Amino acid sequence: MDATTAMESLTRSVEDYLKAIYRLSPEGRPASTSDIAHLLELSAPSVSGMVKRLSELGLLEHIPYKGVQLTDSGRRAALRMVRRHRLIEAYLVQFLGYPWDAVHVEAERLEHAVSDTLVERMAAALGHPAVDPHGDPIPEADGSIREPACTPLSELDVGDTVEILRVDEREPERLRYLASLGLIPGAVVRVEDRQPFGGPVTVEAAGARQVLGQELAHVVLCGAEGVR
Amino acid sequence: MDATTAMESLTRSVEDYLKAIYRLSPEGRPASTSDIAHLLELSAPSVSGMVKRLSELGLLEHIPYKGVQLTDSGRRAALRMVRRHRLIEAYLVQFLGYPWDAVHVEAERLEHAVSDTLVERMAAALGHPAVDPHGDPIPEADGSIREPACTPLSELDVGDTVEILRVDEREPERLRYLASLGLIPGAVVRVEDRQPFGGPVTVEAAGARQVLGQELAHVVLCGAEGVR
DNA sequence: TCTCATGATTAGGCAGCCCTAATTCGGGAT
DNA sequence: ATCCCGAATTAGGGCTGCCTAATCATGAGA
Repeated sequence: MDATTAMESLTRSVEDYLKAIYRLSPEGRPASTSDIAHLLELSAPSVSGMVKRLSELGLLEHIPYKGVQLTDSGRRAALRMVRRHRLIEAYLVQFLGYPWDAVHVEAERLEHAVSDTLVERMAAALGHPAVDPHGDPIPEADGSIREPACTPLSELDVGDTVEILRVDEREPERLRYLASLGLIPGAVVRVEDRQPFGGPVTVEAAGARQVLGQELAHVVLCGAEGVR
Repeated sequence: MDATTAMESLTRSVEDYLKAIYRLSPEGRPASTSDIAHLLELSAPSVSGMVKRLSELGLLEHIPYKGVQLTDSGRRAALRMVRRHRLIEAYLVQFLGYPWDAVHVEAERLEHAVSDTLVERMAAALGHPAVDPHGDPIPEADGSIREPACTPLSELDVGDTVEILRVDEREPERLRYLASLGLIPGAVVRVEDRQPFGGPVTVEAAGARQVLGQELAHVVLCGAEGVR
């Protein structure tokens, strides 16, 4: 079974599994059945079954009771979906006036329906952007991706002045809240205070002081190097 | 079972059936099982089965061995898909540089994936167009549609000068050929000659004489009234 | 080394949608 | 009035992809 040939005809479901597994194995570490099930909101047996099918398709490597890893063709297919997703998000914001909190849901459906041609036309219209509206890097068409080093706001030191590079969050409510505080990619913030034991972080952003709980501070990813 | 409530959650397959049945019953005349099967490239038993389900869902009326008709909610759902399809086609041509022969296939997949919001944003970006790139009228969001009277090029008389309103064709090859002859919506043509018994039609279009077989002449739909 | 909780897998089912083969219906021709 | 052909339907299967319930492997701790 040649997975590369089958690439064109992957099921919506299969594409979602591959994307999920990609997301769950940052450094190629294996993903567990239950993590996949949780991320996709499916039962563990469903995942077990699909994992078996996908490994027979050559899209992933499965060591029973251990975990799952994407093969090369699996990762290629996953990255293709990630590229689509992020380009669609960027396009919706840039050309159709979508707010950044609404694009994820829309892209989640569209990514399975667009053709390669359409994706590339959108990329061209956007001027081949490097990142999506949340600052997530967009994989190239050849499957390469550069993940810039970044640090969660929650781990910076008082006095640090940094640029926000990414916001790793998909819930619209939270995204709107963060935007209302000026905490969006490209913004420069200074850490004014940070309480210990998971306490809140106080930052200065857009000329105002903002206090941010641990949970939100954790998804705001900042440039590793200080600004200025 | 309330079909209106279910509207949001229709299957891709169901949406295709409804669109096909809508296409096959111009004046509300019933569509036959085999016509539907032929249009969707499915077997007759598959259609029989789906027809049963759809009539149980209240989307259509089925008289066994007679035919099938859309109910109000069925037609509403079908027109919603038609609106999506045609707006997507228009958008792809206008904003993403698609040629008119390539949009059908793309729209066929996208129409199932876009949200109402996205459709309306595309409509707004286009300035709420009345027709798609092939001249087909775009139903309003409320489900109303105005089909302008038109006559196939194959049925006009020698000497008639008319505007091309629609081109009822989806095969890319044929669409490209017609465009290369200048036979696109908006073009004005004069019938120079017409041979009997399904013979070719000669027209003057874009300052050149073109001879057109019956098959193609049949899909080029012209304004009922002559021009000038 | 043995036990046992946790997580993974197998067993068994169901719904959506498609198929081929077999049967039944309807209406025109005899 | 009957026959018969083509169209439609029913019968019976397959595949995907999901579920719950039951079973089983693994590794941490006694």
